[in-house]
Amino acid sequence: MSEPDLGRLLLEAHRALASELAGDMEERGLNDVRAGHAAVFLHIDRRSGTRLTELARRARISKQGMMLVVDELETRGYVRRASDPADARAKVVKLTARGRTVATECRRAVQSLETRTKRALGDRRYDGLRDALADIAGEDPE
Amino acid sequence: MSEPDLGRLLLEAHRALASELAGDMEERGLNDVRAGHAAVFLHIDRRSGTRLTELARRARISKQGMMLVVDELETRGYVRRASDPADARAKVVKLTARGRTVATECRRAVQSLETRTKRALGDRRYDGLRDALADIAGEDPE
DNA sequence: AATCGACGGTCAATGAGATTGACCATCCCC
DNA sequence: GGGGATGGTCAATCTCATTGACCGTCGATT
Repeated sequence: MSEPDLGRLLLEAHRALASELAGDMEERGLNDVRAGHAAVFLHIDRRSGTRLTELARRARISKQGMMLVVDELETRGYVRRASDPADARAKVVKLTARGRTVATECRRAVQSLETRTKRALGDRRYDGLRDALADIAGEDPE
Repeated sequence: MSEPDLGRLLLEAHRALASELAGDMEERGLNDVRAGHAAVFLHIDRRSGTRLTELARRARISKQGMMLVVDELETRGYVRRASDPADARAKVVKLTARGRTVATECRRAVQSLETRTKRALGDRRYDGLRDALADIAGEDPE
């Protein structure tokens, strides 16, 4: 049996990355932004804003999950919910002025982390990793 | 910017694997055994039992985390805590008769999942994956 | 032998990442 | 204009893990 099982390895790699991202964010002065918040900053339309459901779809989490994240971001003043004139059911999540700045930093932090990881592993291994992960995450029926 | 960020991919791969393992376990009649419980079954000495701290070390989680897992397993009657004659502070976690059976099934399930994954990815990509993950996770015990 | 730091186990609180189920209002197609 | 799909929300829960604080025992050093 191979040492740590694959699941464990996956989890540890995830945590390692998350904690490194958190460190990066803090260095950029984003001390109240969690890794999970990046899901919004990475996927929201900077100018026009994006609907919560659409955000959830892009980030690949449930809409309820996205709710929580948006709630927190709204409390912190980084986004606000505006009603959508085109659809009375819908609300558009929009970045505030502060939010726009933070979004930029956040995107840079994520980008920088991926770049560093890619450099550390080497292009070939990095690509192979993404590829293998996508396979496991997506194409594992029973 | 690459599609889902690496962290997301890691998380999704982990969940996919975990849920598949859960399915396997259930098929084997282990419907009250979670993926996390495998940490014990995979690392405990079948005959002599193992100390909680040692289990935690092997599974690479905190001793408090291992406490919870052992608590649950004890409630379910799969392990029991016996005091260690060699050290009055210590307790030895031992498999019960039922626990031994479950441990066997559990090891098989994990083994089978890894084998299937390895087959699905191919040896080279599987090895590359483990290697890259270990790198990211920062395999050194600090 | 007494001391004192390290270790083993426990309790309590918390965090981060998610989920499912249930609801209601609105939308849009037929 | 009915009725199923969609958008948002509330509430409850799950899993994997953490840190901090404590207490009793161990054992190496005086």
